Amino acid sequence: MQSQPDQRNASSTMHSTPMEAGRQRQGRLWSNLKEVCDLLHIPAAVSVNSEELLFQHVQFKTGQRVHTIGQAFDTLYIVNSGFLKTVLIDEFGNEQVLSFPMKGDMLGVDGIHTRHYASEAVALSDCDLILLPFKKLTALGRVHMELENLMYGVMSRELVREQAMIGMLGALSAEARVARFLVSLADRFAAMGYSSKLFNLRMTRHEIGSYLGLTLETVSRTLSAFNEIGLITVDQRTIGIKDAEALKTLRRLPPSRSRTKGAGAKQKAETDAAGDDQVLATTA
Amino acid sequence: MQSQPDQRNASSTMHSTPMEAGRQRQGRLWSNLKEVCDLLHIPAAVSVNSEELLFQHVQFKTGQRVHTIGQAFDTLYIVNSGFLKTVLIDEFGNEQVLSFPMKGDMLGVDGIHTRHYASEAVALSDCDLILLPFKKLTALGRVHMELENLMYGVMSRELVREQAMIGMLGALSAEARVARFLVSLADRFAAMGYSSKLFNLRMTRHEIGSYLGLTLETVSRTLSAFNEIGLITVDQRTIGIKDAEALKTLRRLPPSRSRTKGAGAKQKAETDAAGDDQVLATTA
DNA sequence: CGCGAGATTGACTCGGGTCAATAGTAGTGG
DNA sequence: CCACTACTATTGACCCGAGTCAATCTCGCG
Repeated sequence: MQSQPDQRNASSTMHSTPMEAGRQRQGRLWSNLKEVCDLLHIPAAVSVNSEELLFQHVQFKTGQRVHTIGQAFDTLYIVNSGFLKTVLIDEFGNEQVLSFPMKGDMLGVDGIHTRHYASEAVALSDCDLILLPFKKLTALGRVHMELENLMYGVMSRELVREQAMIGMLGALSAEARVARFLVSLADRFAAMGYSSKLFNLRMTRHEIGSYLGLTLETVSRTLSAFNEIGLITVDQRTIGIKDAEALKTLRRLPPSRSRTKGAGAKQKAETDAAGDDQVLATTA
Repeated sequence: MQSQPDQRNASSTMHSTPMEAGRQRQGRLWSNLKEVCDLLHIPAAVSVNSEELLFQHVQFKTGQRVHTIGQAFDTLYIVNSGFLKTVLIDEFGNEQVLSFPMKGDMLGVDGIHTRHYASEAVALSDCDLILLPFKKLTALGRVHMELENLMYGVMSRELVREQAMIGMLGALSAEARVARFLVSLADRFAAMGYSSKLFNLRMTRHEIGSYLGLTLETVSRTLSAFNEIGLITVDQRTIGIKDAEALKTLRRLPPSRSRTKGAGAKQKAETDAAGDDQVLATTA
C-alpha cells in the first residue's frame, strides 16, 4: 500500500544500518560529528577526527514525549528516523501543532533561551533521535568553528521556516494552506529519498488542521475537493500527488489584505476575475 | 559598505547626524559590548574590556529600508531607538508584516542561514541602529563565550516569539488577537520605560492587520468596540489602556479545534456558554 | 466481532472579509 | 493662512468561507 517508509516498525528494520559498531537491533547507538552534519544537510567540511566525539542515540516509541513544556532544557535532538509533532498547549489545554519534524530536523532549540523547553515534542511513529547535549555542543563549538556555524545555520533556518508559516497563516485561504502543506510534505519526502508522488500522512486530520489553523472538517473537505478535481488521490492517510504544479500555485482569496501602494491593484482585479470560477491558476 | 543608511536619498538630510565624530543629539556613534548586552537585556557578566571592541551606529529615517529580501547578508542590527517593521513580500507583491522591532530587538537573524536576508526591514520612525558585522561577531564569540551564548539566546528567544505568533494566528479570534497585540505593545513600552497605559501606535491599521492576519477594517472595528466597552480609549494612533487584565484574558471562539483527549470538553462548553453574550472574561 | 478513534459529509450559522462612502490629518505650495 | 492632495481611519451594508453540530462510515485492534 503505502509506497514508502512505513513508520511503525521502521526502526526495527533499519534499511541501511544492520549493526556494526555497537550492536543492537535498531539503528546504532552512536553517531560521529560527520554523520550529524550529513543529517542536517550541512556541507560541513569537517576536519574533525570523527570517531573522537560521538553522540548517543535514543529511541522513542509512538506516542512518547521527547520533552514537555517547561521541562528543564539541556539537550537538543536530531531526528535520525521517524516522525514527530511539536505542540504548544494553551491555557485551556488545547494543542496547537507547530511542526512535524522528520529525518534531519532539529528539536529543542526553543529551550535555549529560558533553559526550559517552550514546546512539547511527541513521536508520531517509532523514532530514533540523536542526542546533542547543549553544553557539550557549545564547548565543542569553540574548538570546531564549523560546528558553531552549523548551529547558527540551523537556528536561522528554523526561524525562516516559522516566518513562512506566519505568512501562510496570515494570508492564505484554507485550500491554499492544505495545498502547500501537501507540496511541502512531498518535497520533504523527496529530500529523504522517498517518493514525492505517493506517501502516507503520519498525522491525523485534526493535527493537520491544528498545524494549518483550520478545523479537521475543513481539512477533510479540502482533501476531498482536491481529489474530486484530480489534483490528488486520497485514501485515508495515503496521499497521491497528481498535479504538484497546480497545488503549488493554487490560491484563493488572492490579494485581499495589504499590498503597499496602488501598484498591483490592476493585477489583483485580473487575478480575481480569472480565479473566480477556476479553483487553481497557473503561474502568473 | 552595506551599512550606509541610505537606500534612497538619505544623503540629503540625516536628521540627527549633523556631522561630528564625537556625539550628536541622540545616541552616540559607537557602543561597546556591555552596552549591547544591556540593550538586549542579557545579564552578560562581561569580563570584556569594553572600550576595546566597539560597534558602529547608523541612523535611518522614516520609510527607509534597513535591508531588503534577497540582499546579501553580512550584518545583524540591534535597535537602539526608533520603531520598525519587518515584512515578507509574497508573489503578488503583498506585504506580510512579521514583527515590529523596537529598542533592544535584533534584526537580520533570518539572513544567517542562506546568507541572504529573508525579510525586509523598514523604519517606521527615525531610528538609530547598532551594526553587528556577523563575521566579527562569530570571531569574537570564540574568544568571549558569553557572546556566543548571547547569540544563541537571542535567536532562541526570537524563535519562541514566532512560535507564540503561530499559535495566536492559528487559534485566536480577531478580538483576541487585537487585544493581545495591545497588551504586548504595552508590555514592551513598559520594558522600555515608557507608559504602558498611554502610547502611540507607530503603525497603520493596515500594518496591524497584516501582522495579525486581519483586514484593516476589522482592526479598526475591533478597536472601536474595545473603546465602546471601555477597555481602551482610541484616538487615531493614540491608545489608552483602561483594563489591561480584561484585554489579556479576552477570547472568543475559545476551544474550537484540538484538545487532545476528552479532558476539558466540559470546560469548553462552559466557556462557550459564559462567553456567549459576554465579550470578555476574567482570569480562569 | 464489536469497540473506539479517525475520517467523511451534510446542513446551518456567523465571524470577518469585501465593497463603498465619509471624514479626519498631514504635508505642500500658492 | 488656507486650499489641495494623498493618506489614514471609521462605519455601514452585504455576503461568503470556514467553523459548528451532528450523523454515518471505515478501519485497525483487542
